[in-house]
Amino acid sequence: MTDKPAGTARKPLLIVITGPTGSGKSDLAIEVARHYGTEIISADSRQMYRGIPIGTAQPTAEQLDAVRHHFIASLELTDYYSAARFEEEVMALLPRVMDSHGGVAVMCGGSMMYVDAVTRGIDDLPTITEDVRREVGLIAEKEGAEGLRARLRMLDPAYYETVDLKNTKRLAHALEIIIESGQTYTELRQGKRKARPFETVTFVINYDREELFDRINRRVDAMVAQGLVGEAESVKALRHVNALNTVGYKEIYSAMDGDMDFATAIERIKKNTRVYAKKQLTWLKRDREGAADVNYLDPHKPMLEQVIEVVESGEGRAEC
RNA sequence: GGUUCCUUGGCCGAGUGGUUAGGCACCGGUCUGCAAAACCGUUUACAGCAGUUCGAUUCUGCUAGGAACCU
Repeated sequence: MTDKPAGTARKPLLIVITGPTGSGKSDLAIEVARHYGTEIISADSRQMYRGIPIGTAQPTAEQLDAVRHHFIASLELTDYYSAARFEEEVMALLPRVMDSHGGVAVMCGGSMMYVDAVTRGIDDLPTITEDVRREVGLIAEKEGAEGLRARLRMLDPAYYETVDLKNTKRLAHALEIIIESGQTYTELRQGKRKARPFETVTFVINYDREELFDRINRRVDAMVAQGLVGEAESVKALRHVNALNTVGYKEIYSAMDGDMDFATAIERIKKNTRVYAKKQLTWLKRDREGAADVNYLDPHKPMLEQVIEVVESGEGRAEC
């Protein structure tokens, strides 16, 4: 461990490593975790699942051996999961990890909503029961977005004004919450930052877009060489579960259905991965505007050193 | 050599004598419970030249490139 500013009893520290897909987060997180002698909390909504290590670029067996990772391959493909559940589980786990590892933990991942759920917290909303889920699902199925909109306009006009009226998923979710709780979504959705018993430093690996896209293309080729197609095939029976509504799998299934040839599917995977990276960049860009606690790393210089420098300086942190 | 057909924006792909096809990508954005999800905004055209016409991407001719068939 390293020195701490004398006399200042600082809160524990969560070092967050994020960035777009293919930027090398996992490798850096391992270096950082080793340096501080701690463990890694993965914030990746797809690496949590068992059975799809290649397509989700899970850490290798050696990497998992080198540093303890949490939330990797811990779920079945059929399991339901969410950012809220992640927040809950991480918050339960983190104090233990920090206590036993010098007050430091590393979180690594590109699922931005999961990262935010931990660093900022999300509102406590009621858990939706099967019945309500089915009820709303039925409305969506029978009446489409139209039916969801009509109800939402009556039950929560304020939210109705702000939602994407074409986004059926969000409409349905709002309606579920209203029916479940008997309150409006507007009331429940406070959007308040939660207090955390630790500080946060966030690092974003910052490649030029062109270079990033090139890395992504090459990584997809590497996945294919490692047996992505076979992996997809091995879980094909579950192709309709959400965990497999994922770049890399849906394209291969299309090819297996005969909708396109495999070469096209691979190109499609590259394209969709680039699109995914773009969305992550958009999210990060927005965060940059409001946050002084986001530090950009130059991938062409030793990144571990950049991280250490910021961490040791005690600057660039978010007081939660 | 002859006959017929084709040529639309980065790609796919409709269509019309005078209003914007559309899809995908690119670029930009939304995001508080499935988020590698779902959704939104915007840009790039009618192969070239010459005619007909008030007006041509749409009609005519020529040129270029491509396809099929014939000798």
